[in-house]
Amino acid sequence: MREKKLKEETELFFAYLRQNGLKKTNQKDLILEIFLNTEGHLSVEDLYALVKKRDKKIGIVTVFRTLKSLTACGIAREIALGDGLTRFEHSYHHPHHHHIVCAECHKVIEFVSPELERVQDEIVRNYHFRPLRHRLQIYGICADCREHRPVPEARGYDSEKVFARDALKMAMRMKTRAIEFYRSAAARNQDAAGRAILENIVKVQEKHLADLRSDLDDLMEKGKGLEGAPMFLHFDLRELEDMIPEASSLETGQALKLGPKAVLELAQKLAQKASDYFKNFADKFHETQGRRVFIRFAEEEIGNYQKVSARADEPQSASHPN
Amino acid sequence: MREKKLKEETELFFAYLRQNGLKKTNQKDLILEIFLNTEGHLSVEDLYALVKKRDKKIGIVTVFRTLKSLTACGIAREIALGDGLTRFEHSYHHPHHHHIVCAECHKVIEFVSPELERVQDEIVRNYHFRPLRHRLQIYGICADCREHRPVPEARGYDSEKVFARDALKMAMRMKTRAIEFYRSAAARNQDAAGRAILENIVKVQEKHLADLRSDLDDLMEKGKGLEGAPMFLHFDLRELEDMIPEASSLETGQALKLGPKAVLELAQKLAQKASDYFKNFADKFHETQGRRVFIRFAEEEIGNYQKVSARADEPQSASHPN
DNA sequence: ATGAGTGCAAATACTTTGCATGACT
DNA sequence: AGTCATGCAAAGTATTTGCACTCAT
Repeated sequence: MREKKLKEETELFFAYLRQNGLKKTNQKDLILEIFLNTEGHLSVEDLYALVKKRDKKIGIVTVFRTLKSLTACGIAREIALGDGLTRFEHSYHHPHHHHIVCAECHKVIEFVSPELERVQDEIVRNYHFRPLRHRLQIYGICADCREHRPVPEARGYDSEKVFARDALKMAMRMKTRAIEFYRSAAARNQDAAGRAILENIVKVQEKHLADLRSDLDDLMEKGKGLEGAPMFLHFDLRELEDMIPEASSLETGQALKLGPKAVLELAQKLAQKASDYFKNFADKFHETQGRRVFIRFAEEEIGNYQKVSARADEPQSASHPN
Repeated sequence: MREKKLKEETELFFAYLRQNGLKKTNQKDLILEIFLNTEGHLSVEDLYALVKKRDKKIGIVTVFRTLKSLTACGIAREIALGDGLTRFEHSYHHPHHHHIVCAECHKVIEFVSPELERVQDEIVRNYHFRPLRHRLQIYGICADCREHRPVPEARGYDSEKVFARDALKMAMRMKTRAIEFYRSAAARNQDAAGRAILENIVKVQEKHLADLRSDLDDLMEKGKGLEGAPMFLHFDLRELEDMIPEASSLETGQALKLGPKAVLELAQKLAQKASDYFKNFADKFHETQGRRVFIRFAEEEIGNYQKVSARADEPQSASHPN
């Protein structure tokens, strides 16, 4: 897994060198290797120190020059955390994000917030700018420092995996809410045929939720230490809640009576909404594991609806199949 | 006006010097004066060039040192716009804000967005950080550059005044929406006494709107060139719209019948909501003209309600007073 | 008169450039 | 063989510090 990724990035670098008539050297190889195997936010000096351990006679200028190439081909990304040093972080398959820096212990939290991006986009458009890029740094005091707890040793997480973890968690939360909605709607529905479809939807959704959970378990299994990683994808629960209504909102004073057609329409609308939402989410990110989670989820939502809809078209008797 | 502000800032600087056992010199005076009279985002070199015009033998070190003092006492604020230079902008009575920078012509738009701040606050809290400060820089291409229009000469606006202008505009927009709401509610209301109160509310609100407009006119009169200044306070219309409902939402299928008591309750709720919203807004800013607009508006909302409410308590016949 | 302020030059910190030598294709 | 890369030293940029002299309190 890790090896595969390293290889991909190495390939990318060599391709970049080839395309620009640049030469492959041991120094570049070593600098790339050490950069890729070190998570976190390295200054040139930091990386130089690490590189020097393996090759005493390498010069810091070469580190500067190599980092410039790595930035140009998208493997590294320059960041400024406010201490006057240019720092570098992994860029390849690592989504754009922002930083919260503890002013005391200099711990750095990385996060991405689609809501924040949305608000920014609106503002930029309002001023008739075409947005190119943006940077947000937030400085604060972390809970550990505030409570005078010992500062935990800095850990670099694989943000690719953390992002995938959070994407799965987000999908699961949406699924859980949808299940609650359909279950409650089924219980309230006075129309027997409509109720049967709602119950079928609940089953399909539960299967989907179980699949998501098993994906998450696999991921956590493979990526040891992932449990400790802070949330990377900051998702706004209110957006989810807005998307899937309370089942009680279906009732308009009278008893709920949703026939098969109404139920299918409702289910299609919700599936489409969720699918669009996740597709839109995916568009915000470049090729990453988290993005793939979103795309798959969007497709599965539509697939789930089709399953339910196909089943509803079967003869009425088919309420206990197989 | 301008002189008064300059004097205030000068006083503040001298007080700072006194309190720190530092000495007043011609060089410091000159640097302060030129800084205060120059809007925009000055680098040390920029300011040095301006200062040198007036005093050939001043040294750049003195500019560095004086800017440090000005920053310490809150007259100047360091900013980084991504070009590697430390730039300085006015800080005294100038609210915290963010920057949108055109990557082509380097035009800078300053803006503040309460919604953005809210989202950020939520995120920071979510990671258990106590927020200290944050910086957001957005890079993009401005409309002028995109359409290959000549770049208008850079203009420095007095952001204190621009902020006040936008605060007034925001208040007026809210007021306009409220008037629409009450007018429409009056037209729909079948209850005569309730309608009379609604009509009175409309009158009071129209008076308030006229006052706001006259404040805005005064401001624009005094601050020539303010028309051209881009919006500084970026307010989200949806928040306003959420706050004041559509009058049609009052109807629940049947004809609208709101008695005096119901109308007063409604008016009080809305006035309180608007007042709280603006108070909360004001809390986000340090002592500025814009902040005072918010506070005054918040108080006037409550005052308006009291006027309406007192009037409603008069004998019923009092529908054509004086 | 005391002590901070000033302006010069020198130092510092980070980064880039020039150049002779060495390494890749 | 030719060209790019490397590592050294040197230069560059933004800012700070040391110091002798000046000026404000």
